[in-house]
Amino acid sequence: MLDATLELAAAGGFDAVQMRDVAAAADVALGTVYRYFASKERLLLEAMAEQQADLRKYLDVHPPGEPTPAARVVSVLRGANRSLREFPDVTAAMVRSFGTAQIENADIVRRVTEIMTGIITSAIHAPERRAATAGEVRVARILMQVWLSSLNGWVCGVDGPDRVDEDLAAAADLLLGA
Amino acid sequence: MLDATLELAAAGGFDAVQMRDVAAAADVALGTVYRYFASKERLLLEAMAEQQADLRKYLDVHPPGEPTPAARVVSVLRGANRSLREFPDVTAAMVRSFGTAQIENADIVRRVTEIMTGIITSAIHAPERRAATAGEVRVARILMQVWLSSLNGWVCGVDGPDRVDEDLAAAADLLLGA
DNA sequence: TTCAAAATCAGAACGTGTTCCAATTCCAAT
DNA sequence: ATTGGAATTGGAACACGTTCTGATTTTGAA
Repeated sequence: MLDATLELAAAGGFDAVQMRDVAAAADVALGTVYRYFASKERLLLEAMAEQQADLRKYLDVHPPGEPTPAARVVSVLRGANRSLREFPDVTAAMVRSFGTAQIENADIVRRVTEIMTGIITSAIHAPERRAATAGEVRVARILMQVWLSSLNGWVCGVDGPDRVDEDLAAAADLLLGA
Repeated sequence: MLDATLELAAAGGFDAVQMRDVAAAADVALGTVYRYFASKERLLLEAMAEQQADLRKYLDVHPPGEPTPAARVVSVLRGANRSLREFPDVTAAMVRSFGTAQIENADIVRRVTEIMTGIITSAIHAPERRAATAGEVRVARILMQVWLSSLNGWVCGVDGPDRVDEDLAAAADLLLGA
């Protein structure tokens, strides 16, 4: 079902992910989709969580090699954004779900933010594999929030996709030293 | 119609703002609502823009008196958050609309972000009334993004309302010096 | 005052997310 | 092999955002 969701989202974004179509593409009944995903929102958020978890796994194997924390963070997030840009409609659908999330999805929203924050803290102190300090977590949280807001600006059409990279580079410079 | 929107939102949040009810409360036909607001999203975003514009006007008359930029920013945003907390459902409805915005609403989304950024830049260099420097605008943009993300976390139920203040205080400290 | 254009109205109608249900199929334990 | 409960199915039905229409009212210029 998650695969079907991604295919539909890649084709036409949030609106193209219609529950009846997801069911048809996954070869199950509509009720079965709702058995596993309480709502369309949840479906997309689960897909987003999976995507972020995949990114984290990849980065565990291929950590950034830059010498400074700021450069590593910028490198990791630029790479992530490059992937997101390849499927703008998928990104838009996910970011939109994220932005509309209700209380009943607080758990996945939290999971996604934790994964994103984890990705950033790892980039900050890679290649050392140690627990993050409180200060690092604070900085990582801010960067994650900038990331999400900036993605929102992109998918809304307020800014171009480059602006996401620029925002993050500026924030990383200010927060982690140039 | 915007008043009716706010009343309904105050009563039950985003879901309670039903277009038929807005029309009824404003004593107009449904088609008339759609004549002035192309969508429910737009309706709520216009209300949000109005609210932020009011805040800006208020702050022009009552600028923060704290001695440092960080303290002024924290003071202004704490005040804003205090208002938002008084009507959590209204805030949730607005933040949610903001998070789902589509391309056709890019103009209002931009307007809202510009107002919010303006509020923050003013707080940074108040009481001097001068143009903001590029660096100040960069910092203000980051703070605005943190603000929006943090509000999103609150209305989603991921964090408590205090977390918004904490996030902003931490970011202001890091970006504007403690 | 007249009259054409714009605005408003009441309400039907459509699409899609979501819910619900009776019937059927699947599966693990006996 | 039997059986009882869980999972799945197909499809109807509902809610609400949105669109559309034809009738009516309001407006503003001649």
